[in-house]
Amino acid sequence: MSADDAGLGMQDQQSLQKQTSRDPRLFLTDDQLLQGIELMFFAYRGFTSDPDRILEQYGYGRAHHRAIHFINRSPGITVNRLLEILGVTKQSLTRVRRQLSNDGMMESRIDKVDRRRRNLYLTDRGRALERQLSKAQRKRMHDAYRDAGPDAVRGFRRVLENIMDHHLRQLARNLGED
Amino acid sequence: MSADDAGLGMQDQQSLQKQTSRDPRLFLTDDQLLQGIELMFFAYRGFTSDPDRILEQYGYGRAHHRAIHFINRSPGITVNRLLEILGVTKQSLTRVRRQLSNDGMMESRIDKVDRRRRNLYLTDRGRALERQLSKAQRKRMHDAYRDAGPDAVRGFRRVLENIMDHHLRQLARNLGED
DNA sequence: CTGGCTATGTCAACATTTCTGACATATTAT
DNA sequence: ATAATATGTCAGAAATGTTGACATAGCCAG
Repeated sequence: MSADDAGLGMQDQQSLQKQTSRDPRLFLTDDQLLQGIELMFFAYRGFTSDPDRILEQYGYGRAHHRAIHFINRSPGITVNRLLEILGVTKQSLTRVRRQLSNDGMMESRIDKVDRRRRNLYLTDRGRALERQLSKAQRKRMHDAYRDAGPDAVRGFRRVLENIMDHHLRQLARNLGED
Repeated sequence: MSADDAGLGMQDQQSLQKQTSRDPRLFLTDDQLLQGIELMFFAYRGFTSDPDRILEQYGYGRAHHRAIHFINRSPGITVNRLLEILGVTKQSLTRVRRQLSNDGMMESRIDKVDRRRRNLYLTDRGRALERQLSKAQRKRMHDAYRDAGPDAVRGFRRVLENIMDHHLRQLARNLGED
């Protein structure tokens, strides 16, 4: 720990609380921010719990789920692009892809324009698994949206987008455009 | 994969889309729900990236961060309670606690009422680390809240609370009351 | 067409985090 | 006294991730 960091907590806290006095509705006190942080933690836990139970039955983990999700979202995605999105090493993804390919969940075809590239696709079997995995999450999201109402959903999306890193926001945006 | 699951995706999708026709502003189409799922994924990534960099310097991981966070949030919390909140095994938490204790970040004292229990506290050093860790997250949350506005923040919190499991919601509520 | 860059695949070794299972100890509750 | 609770600890395994090194194939510019 560098000496610079030791005393910064208090200073920071005070600067945040100053902001608060400008608009108390903004939830900007230190304690409210910590609550938001916890909210993210617990919600993410609940959010991944359903798929985790299903994945277990296939001997897969979250890494497989993420690969399946994004290949389904962008059929024909290249390996490098998927690596960017997932933020893991090539070797790590290779292991996952090998398992999924062996199990007949996905396949890679050589790109017609650039023959160095591989385009990744889910098989029918893979798509079925994706549906099964996302079913619980979609239901959870569906119910949460429905109970919260349209305004809350817009707020939810807005804040989450703000929380993301800039480059992740770019990646997320480009997903629809592939 | 059981035969039952294979065909359910379509059925489910259709039932969700029926809901949509009731109120198109609710973001309940299958694609919009998938986008929400991705939003959670990317936001959580961004959300943990700052602390991750700091933790690395100490040789700690996210498990340490979570322990530090919740001990700071509920000073004197017992081991079992912390286990419930974190959702990990005793052995897993023990390793983390051992490191943090050895490094002088936390200490456990025997509970005065029930001498089987250990009450966990952060040391000054541990609290300083907590401030450093949460500083980046608080700033991120702060900026996200500020840019989104109070209504959006309420929506964000509302949807996230809906996403959580019931029992997690209980745990989160009880945090303030300890 | 040659040399350099890009996209991918693969092997090996290792670190981290988590898990399960088994067992031990101290303390409290019935 | 016995059972249940809270905690600690050891051993082994699995999943996921890393780094480093090297190989192949294909694109592209000079």
